[in-house]
Amino acid sequence: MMQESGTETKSNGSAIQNGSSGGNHLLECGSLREGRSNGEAAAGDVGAADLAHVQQQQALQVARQLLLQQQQQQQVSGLKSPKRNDKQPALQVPVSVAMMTPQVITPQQMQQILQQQVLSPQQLQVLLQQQQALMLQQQLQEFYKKQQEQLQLQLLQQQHAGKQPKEQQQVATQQLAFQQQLLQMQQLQQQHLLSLQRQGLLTIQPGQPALPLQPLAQGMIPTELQQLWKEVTSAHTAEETTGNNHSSLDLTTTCVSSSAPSKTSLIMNPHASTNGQLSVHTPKRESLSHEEHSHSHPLYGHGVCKWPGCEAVCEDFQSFLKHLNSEHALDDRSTAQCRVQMQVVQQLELQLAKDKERLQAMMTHLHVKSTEPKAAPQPLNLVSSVTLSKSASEASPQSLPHTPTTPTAPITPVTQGPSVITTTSMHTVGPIRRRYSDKYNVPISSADIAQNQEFYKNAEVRPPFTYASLIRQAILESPEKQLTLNEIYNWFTRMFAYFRRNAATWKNAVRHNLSLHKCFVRVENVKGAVWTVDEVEFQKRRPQKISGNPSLIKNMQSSHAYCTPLNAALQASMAENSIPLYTTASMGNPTLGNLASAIREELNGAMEHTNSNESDSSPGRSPMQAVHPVHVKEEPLDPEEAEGPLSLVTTANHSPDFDHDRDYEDEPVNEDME
DNA sequence: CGCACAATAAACACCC
DNA sequence: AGGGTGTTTATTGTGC
Repeated sequence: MMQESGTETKSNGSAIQNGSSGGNHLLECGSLREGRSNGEAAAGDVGAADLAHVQQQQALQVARQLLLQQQQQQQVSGLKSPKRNDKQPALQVPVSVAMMTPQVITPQQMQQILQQQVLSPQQLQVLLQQQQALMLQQQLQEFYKKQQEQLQLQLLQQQHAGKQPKEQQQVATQQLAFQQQLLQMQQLQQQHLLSLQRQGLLTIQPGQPALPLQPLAQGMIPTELQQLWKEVTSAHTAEETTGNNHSSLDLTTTCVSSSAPSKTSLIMNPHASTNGQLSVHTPKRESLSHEEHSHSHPLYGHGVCKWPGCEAVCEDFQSFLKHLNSEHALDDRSTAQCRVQMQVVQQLELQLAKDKERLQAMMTHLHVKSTEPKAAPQPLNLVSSVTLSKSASEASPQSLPHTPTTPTAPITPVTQGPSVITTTSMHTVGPIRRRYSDKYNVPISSADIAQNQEFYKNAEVRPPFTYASLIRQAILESPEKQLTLNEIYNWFTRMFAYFRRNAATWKNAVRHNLSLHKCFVRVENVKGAVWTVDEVEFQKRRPQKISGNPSLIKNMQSSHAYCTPLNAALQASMAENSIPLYTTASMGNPTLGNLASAIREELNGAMEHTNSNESDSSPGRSPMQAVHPVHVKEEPLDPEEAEGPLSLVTTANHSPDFDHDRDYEDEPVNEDME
């Protein structure tokens, strides 16, 4: 009887218990927010600029390298072939270098971005990548244009002056042709970008190339890389038969979209492989030999060849070796691929170095003691610390005082970090009773979840959200805003790799939370019982802790944002290694869109919230969140505002891979657990 | 140090 | 009888 009326049951029983239940819990009482409409662009822009700033130089470097390589190649070829004139190349060099400088993002924009720092790490990364890609594109365009102009001028002069040696004319013609090809490549790139935009992967605003937040950036990387690889492969194949043009074009296209100069380099050199090999080759050979040595790894795993873009299935190691020798022998294609990989690695290293520097500077500036300790212990901490620092920097000075708390060990960071790194190996940790330290996690914003959706799906990282938040999220995501217990379980397993283990533990926790918290109402149904969320109750809770200072809230938001990105980054790397595709693919959209909106919401909401804070009206942020920032965890700042949005995101993102929801719940869980 | 909160564990009850 | 569901209690870790 009691059971039938869910509400009753709860009110009677649960409230009673420890007393804790009755009060407000930190729970996530998130609120529904909807303020995503505005501000997105701005936020995104800011972040982008910031990133751009750091990485612009990297991109420039890469671009320069590429250009130089190209030039070298040209020169080389020129030397070999009587057709070429040395004069022209000489002129070109300076031009190219000079051209590199143009900035996609204006200093002003950068400043704005830096000041506001609204963006999350993910966003920043995306922005950076975009920036890089864009910058490269722009630079290349400019470079080529200039070259073209020069050539034209030369041609004109030649014509004017009279007849010149045929050689020169030929050279000029060739160069023109070459440039035209380059231009075509650029066009293709642009088209690619456009298509991406259409697909929703990219959001580039016409007016502001630099600003565009891209959803993809992060997500794109892996996918793009793979595509790139594949294209390279195919391109080269084609190249062999046809010619350089094709391959180069394709490559370019891909490269641009993805981001990186590194890719560009590939593109640039495809045909150069012959010439360029000299320098490039070494690494490649090394890698090859490496492969031979190491039986286990790098290129072989799970019965699949891990050579970029290959994915060939190899029954055993022997067959793999065979495959490796036959398919990935020392040829142009492999060389080019190695080159790409090198570039990628370089890029990453550069980025890492820069980010480290930045972190240091931030920490120094903020005198953050707390962060320090963290960083030391765990590798990942870098991320977290970074996040922190960033957020801190963002936060107004006032907030800082509070921030000190940050040191707390952010559960999230910890969990995530390790998880990310060891994801595969570490899962074991899960079962253990550790609660993520952050109590504050409480409120989850749908956006948060959505942002890292792919990440959590694939990585067995404990989500930084409370059970209550997650349950609420699950229920709100459902079309009817109600779920059976089993459906809730399914949602957990589907959305979080972490919950594919230790089923007994977390399922018990879910049930416990459902019963304990007033905000969850059990409703008798024909089939049985379903659980719904009482938003009012939900809201009641959050006020508690966060009595917040606006500054805190702000900090939280910022920190939060940063954390997320980090995850994304990790994810990206992870994706590359093992779980390449879907991560990327699915992530792109949600991440960006959500991030942007989420961030804005948070920001906007935070401020507002402060005012109306406790009032029910603003479901958005929970005070808790505000607190969180300090901790640096990635907690979800938002109060779940978003259930709506979240659900949208979530659903939208679905990667085919994960559709087999139920599969997890029972199977994996059982396996692991019991 | 104590409080509040959340996670975890477990016992128990009920129902199918 | 056994599993799923729901409730309740106790313990523990963490942040403030």
